[in-house]
Amino acid sequence: MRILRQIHARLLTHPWPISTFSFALSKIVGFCALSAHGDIDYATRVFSQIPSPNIFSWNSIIRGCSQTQNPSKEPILFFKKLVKRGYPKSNSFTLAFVLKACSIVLALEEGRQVHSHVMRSGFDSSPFVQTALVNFYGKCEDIRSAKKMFDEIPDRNLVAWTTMISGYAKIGMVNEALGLFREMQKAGVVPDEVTMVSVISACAASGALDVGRWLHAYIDKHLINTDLELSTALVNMYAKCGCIERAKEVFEAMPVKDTKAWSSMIVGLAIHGHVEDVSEALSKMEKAKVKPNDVTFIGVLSACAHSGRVSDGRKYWSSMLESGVEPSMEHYGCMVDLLCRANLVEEAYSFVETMPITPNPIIWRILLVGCKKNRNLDKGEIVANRLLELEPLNAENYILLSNLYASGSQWVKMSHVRKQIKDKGIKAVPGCSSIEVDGYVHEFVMGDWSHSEAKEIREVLRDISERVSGAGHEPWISAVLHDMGDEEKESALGEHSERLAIAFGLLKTKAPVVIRIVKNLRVCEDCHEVTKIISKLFQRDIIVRDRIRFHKFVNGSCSCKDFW
DNA sequence: CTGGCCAATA
Repeated sequence: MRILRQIHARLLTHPWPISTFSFALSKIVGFCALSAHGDIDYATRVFSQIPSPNIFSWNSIIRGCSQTQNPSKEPILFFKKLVKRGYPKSNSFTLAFVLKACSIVLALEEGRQVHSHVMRSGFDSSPFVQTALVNFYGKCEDIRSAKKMFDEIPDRNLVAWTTMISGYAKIGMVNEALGLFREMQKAGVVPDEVTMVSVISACAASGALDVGRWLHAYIDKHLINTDLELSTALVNMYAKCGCIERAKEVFEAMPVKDTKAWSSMIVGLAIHGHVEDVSEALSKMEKAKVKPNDVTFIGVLSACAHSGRVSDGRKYWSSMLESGVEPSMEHYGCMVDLLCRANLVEEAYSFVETMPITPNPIIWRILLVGCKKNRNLDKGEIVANRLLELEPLNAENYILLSNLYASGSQWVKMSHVRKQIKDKGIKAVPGCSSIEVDGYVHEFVMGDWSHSEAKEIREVLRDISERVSGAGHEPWISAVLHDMGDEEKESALGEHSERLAIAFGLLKTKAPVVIRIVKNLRVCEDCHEVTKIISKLFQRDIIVRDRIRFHKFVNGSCSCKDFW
């Protein structure tokens, strides 16, 4: 940057031919934008000094200001200015850069306008622009448009395939991501480490351990360069698929570990409830002179919260502040959770009151869960009011409030809340559990019997329910929302999505294969109890990853020690 | 004169 500034000064103090002057300034803009120590404000100032910037200068400034750590719509504004002026004419570089900018700030509307610009200007046949469009729609989670763009590409290269795969991976469409990966190979396109990162992330998201293992073997067999990103993706995949030991092995073998690698490992240990290992990893990380960041502390604090380690949590909170990490909403969430789980609801409430940032619905919801657990009706009502003000259409909030009243035997108030749900016509997010069998991820939604083997699953479920009640279990029916008779409530519990997935697992696999389930919500208490019993009666290890953490059910007990 | 795809988050 220093040398660049010197050259800049020279340019300004000497009389150069105008074309040389413009060219040189454009180069400076390009360098500023590109270099790691780039200064985009400086680049912008230099850009404004160029008498008649050519397309290269415009491209440089558009690309440059989309690469800052605080993304903004600035590059899009530059593009708009360029289009308005009508000169110089934009080229394929311009369009690819501005699409990239739109994908970073998720500017769907602006991106669509750029898309129509692409069509008008005839750059729709540029492979770079095509890929940029696929990426843009993928990042904005408009997967149909992304796929449409992708399908329209006549000859898809590695980057185009990888872009589409990562689009699917991002929104958790694993089967589609993996299907495309196979299709890509059939088309004779050889995947590289970037492709592998995307498919492996898809496995992590869906808990597809077998496919993940297969991909890892593929990487080794085809000598794909296992760089920092790919190793991190593998650590994350093994951790999210329930193989924390394997995750550790991959992590230990990494020659270089950055903040993201350490954070992945720490978050992985945290969701497995290995709180001692989390502490150890954090001190090793500091010893290795890798700076923990906001994500690292989310892992550390959530580990403390989930294991009830209040004093450790407080200790890490102060060390986080000392290390200069600005606490974000997530960190406050962890602390509120930490205090609530330790039954310090009043303290959690004052903690929220004194937060320097305005609490979001998630914070209030954690508090409400805490109030429910502690049967603190007075605080609970206050908290629920705040929450419902902010999020009047989220069924989960009403369910929590209803459960709060149920916990305090306030039946009139409870039925009033349930009536509100009905009157407002709001629907709860349905529970959804998935299980990987033979390289395919099967999804089960609560009470949904559309699976092709529904009949067989129903039989397994009946068998389960008979044997479980034979073992003396009585369904804990107050977890059921709807106004229905006890018998109905019992069968509703029996149709919770994880039960369907477990039944399918029992049907399709044999011991000693572990049944691995991924669930989008938290497991209810009855399902938790029943799964423990199943693990004993059927002598099958069952691993459930819920929205928060892992539960390993072995021979009648769970790794979370019933604290979750 | 420049270029498209990738890792961790309550």
